[in-house]
Amino acid sequence: MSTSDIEPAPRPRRRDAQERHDRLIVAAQREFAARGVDASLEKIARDADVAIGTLYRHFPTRLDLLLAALEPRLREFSEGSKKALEIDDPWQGFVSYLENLFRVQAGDRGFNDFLSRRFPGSADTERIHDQMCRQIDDVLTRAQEAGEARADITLADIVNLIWSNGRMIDATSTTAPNAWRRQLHLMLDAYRAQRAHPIPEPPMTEQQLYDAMVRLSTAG
Amino acid sequence: MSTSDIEPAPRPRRRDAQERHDRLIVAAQREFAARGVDASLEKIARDADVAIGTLYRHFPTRLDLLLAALEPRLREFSEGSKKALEIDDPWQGFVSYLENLFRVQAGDRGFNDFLSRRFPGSADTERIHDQMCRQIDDVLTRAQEAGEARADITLADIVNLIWSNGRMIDATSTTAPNAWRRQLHLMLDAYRAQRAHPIPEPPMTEQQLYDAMVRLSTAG
DNA sequence: CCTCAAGTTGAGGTACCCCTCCGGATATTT
DNA sequence: AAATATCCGGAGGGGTACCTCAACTTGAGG
Repeated sequence: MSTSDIEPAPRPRRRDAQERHDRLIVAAQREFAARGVDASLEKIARDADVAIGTLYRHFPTRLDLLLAALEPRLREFSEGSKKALEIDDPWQGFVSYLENLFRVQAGDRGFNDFLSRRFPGSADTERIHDQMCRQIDDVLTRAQEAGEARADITLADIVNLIWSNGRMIDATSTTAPNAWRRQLHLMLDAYRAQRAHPIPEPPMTEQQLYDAMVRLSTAG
Repeated sequence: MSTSDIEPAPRPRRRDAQERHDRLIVAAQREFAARGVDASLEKIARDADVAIGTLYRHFPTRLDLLLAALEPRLREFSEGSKKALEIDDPWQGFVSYLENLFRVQAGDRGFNDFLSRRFPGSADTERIHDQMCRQIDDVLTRAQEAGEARADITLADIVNLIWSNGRMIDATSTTAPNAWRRQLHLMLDAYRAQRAHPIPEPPMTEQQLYDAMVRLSTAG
């Protein structure tokens, strides 16, 4: 192993290639945002005024393109999360975290889909999902320990909430783009600790949750 | 207009035709239940061991076949609804109505899809949907007038709940087939009158609701 | 200006799906 | 047994999408 093997002279990308790369991302952002993760790659290529072969050269898999397109959303989400995590009041932190998540989710069907599917085999996406789960677990636990959130709910319940929100957004994004906020706050009432009623069903296990998300990626 | 115009000698269906008709319905039930309203008609024909042309002869449109396949579900739902509507206690009636609805919804993806889409132009389906909306409105109003359900929710909120449930079912039907009950009862806590918090968003109007459902049938 | 690695193109293979049409098969009636 | 309305099969036209690859083009270093 010589040093030249480790650093194989990475000549910079050609300018025209860079341009096409950028155009592809722009088109992909528009298309994924409007039609979700299953948007047509051929249409994205057409919109970007680029041949389909070029799309595949730059982004060998759909997931590669999706992640490139979603990058700003992930950043936006991440910044909002950070703010929410810094809030002192446990209940407010919990609420802010979810409001931020739902807001970003409502603005991008690609992100929306991305949230409720797991892509086994992609370390990148698994990492993102795992981090989100950890954060949700944190804000939830903190709200529970403060006695603000009911003690009998778990991460799985919040994930269900995210799925539900996703469906609402699919239905209402063009006709009632803020409808999700109402649903969220109705739900939050149920999550407050006082006056909680018993629930006739245990929460999903982590395994069930994971399987369900994987299923959303595969099942037609 | 002679009587012969009104009664144009309706010779009964041929026996072989009846058989194929029945096989098609069986296959359609299986397929719609498993894959939802957008199941492949060609696969249904293959499963029924019938040529695609024959399928179209018996059921000129997808909706014709869907309604025929869904008939037992609709009946099952209707019977459960009737029982719920007879319950004296307003809150229990409300809960029972939703539990019945969600249970049927959880058992059939075709019915699940059917619930959250409207098919403008089909008097049949519009009637079914309208009747359901009226019933929901009834049980809800009764629970509200009894002071059991919070006064600031509307039909649209329940429909959102149905959509949400639909998403949960898509995700969990194979991995946690009873998960919907938990989500429902969590939600019901939010719907109880006592200790309701203000919601930062008005309910959807009827028009918004209708548009959203129509959109689910068309938008990809 | 020349060279050539890097990049591009788009036809073409595969696989679905929807829906129509008409020659041929068949159950039923007479 | 013949007549015939009814019914059936399935090829075929039209569409969309995924992905590959061989032939061509071009930017950039020398």
